[in-house]
Amino acid sequence: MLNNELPRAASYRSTAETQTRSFHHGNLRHELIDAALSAPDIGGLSLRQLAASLGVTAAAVYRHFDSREGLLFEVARIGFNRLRQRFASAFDITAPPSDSEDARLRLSRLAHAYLQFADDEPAVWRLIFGAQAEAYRQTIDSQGKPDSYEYLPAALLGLYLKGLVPTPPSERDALFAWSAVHGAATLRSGRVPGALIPISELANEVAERVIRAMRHP
Amino acid sequence: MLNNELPRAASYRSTAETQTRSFHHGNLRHELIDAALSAPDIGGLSLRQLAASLGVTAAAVYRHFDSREGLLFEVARIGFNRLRQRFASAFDITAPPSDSEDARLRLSRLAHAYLQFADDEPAVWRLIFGAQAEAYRQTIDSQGKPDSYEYLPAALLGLYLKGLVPTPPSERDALFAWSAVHGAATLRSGRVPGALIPISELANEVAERVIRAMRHP
DNA sequence: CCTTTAATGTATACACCGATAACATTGCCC
DNA sequence: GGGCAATGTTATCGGTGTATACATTAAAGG
Repeated sequence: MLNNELPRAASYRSTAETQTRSFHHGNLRHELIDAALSAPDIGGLSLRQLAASLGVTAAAVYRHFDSREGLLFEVARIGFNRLRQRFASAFDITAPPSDSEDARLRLSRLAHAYLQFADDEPAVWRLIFGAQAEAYRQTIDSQGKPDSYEYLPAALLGLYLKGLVPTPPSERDALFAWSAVHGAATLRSGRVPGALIPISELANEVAERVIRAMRHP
Repeated sequence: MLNNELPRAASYRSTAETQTRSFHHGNLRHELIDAALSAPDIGGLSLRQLAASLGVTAAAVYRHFDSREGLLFEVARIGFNRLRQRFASAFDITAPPSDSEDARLRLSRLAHAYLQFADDEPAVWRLIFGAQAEAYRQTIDSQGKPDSYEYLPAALLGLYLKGLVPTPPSERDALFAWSAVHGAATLRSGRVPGALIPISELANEVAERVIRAMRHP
């Protein structure tokens, strides 16, 4: 085909259409990932359907990924990065909290980010924290930025620095806080009735109780 | 069937062997469930392999279940019953705690049961609390016995009755406690490094912190 | 500009999967 | 014992992931 006028990189439809395109797709790898990220059930998606939805044969996928699992690993990696970005938006990890209210807010906003992510991208959430969580966790790539796992300890440390809890946070404190937040997100994601309250409310609730749990008797 | 265990004549081998058998297997439904319960990845098992492991054709499965999903639903139902039985072993829900130490122990033992279940039967755990948790939750069949969801509120009420917490437990209290325990089990099941401490230790830790979180500031 | 070459698509085939339909065998009840 | 319902088997279908061989094209170099 000498029809070369269409810019190859960005302007193609994501869905298979009657529109002719050159032999080379031009952006297949990216669009495969993109389509997978938008799938309602990422872990259960079919390579052939995915490829067909982009107007391409299933075998073409193998020019960009070793296997179906390889694609899912890449999707998981991006999913973790998205979560980390939400953590980064929750608060600036490089600066200490301004006051005790800010310290409180940081933890609450972190919980909120966790819950909102599960709500906004349930398929990605289920992928990275589902049955294969252990495997996908190894795809985390922080690229020099603060690691996802640093935010929670930082938030807890902020509580201590502003006098909200009497002792510096231990690893156990972080584990418990993480458990509580992750559990809340999981129950909400699983539509457990009691957990279906507004996210901000649930985030505050969890944060407040985590703080209380760190105060000694 | 009165029991969720599989009490039928146990004389058949579970694995396909050269041993001759009559045309009729005799116990196929139970052995299918049993084999599925023992599979390392229940949600991902193959009907054909499962049938073959019992020396039977794949089509035979459809004499006992509508579909693969139908089998998984039955497995999930039994899984929930097993979890409930562990809760029942944790404490007698019909009797109040004897003293404050007993009330404390009840919560800890409940958390322990949760964690131990995830540890003992990870595949069942992942099935019933995995991506399809919402669907499988509907298979819960309490058969007149106390429902699984009653144990946690009962344990929290026991704390109040023995003066360990100042107010009667609210639904929010129960939700938070459940979140913390479920989150801890999930992280441990996912081999998150910090969560790989002895179960009894983790159970005590979580229980103690849940109690602390219920004390008002 | 033209040739070469690597990148990236297609066509085809294979083994496996869940599911259905038609047929075979057998235990059980009258 | 005869018939029937239960429960196996065989054959087949469409769908899936994947490997291999081939086709097309963009890009690089003289």
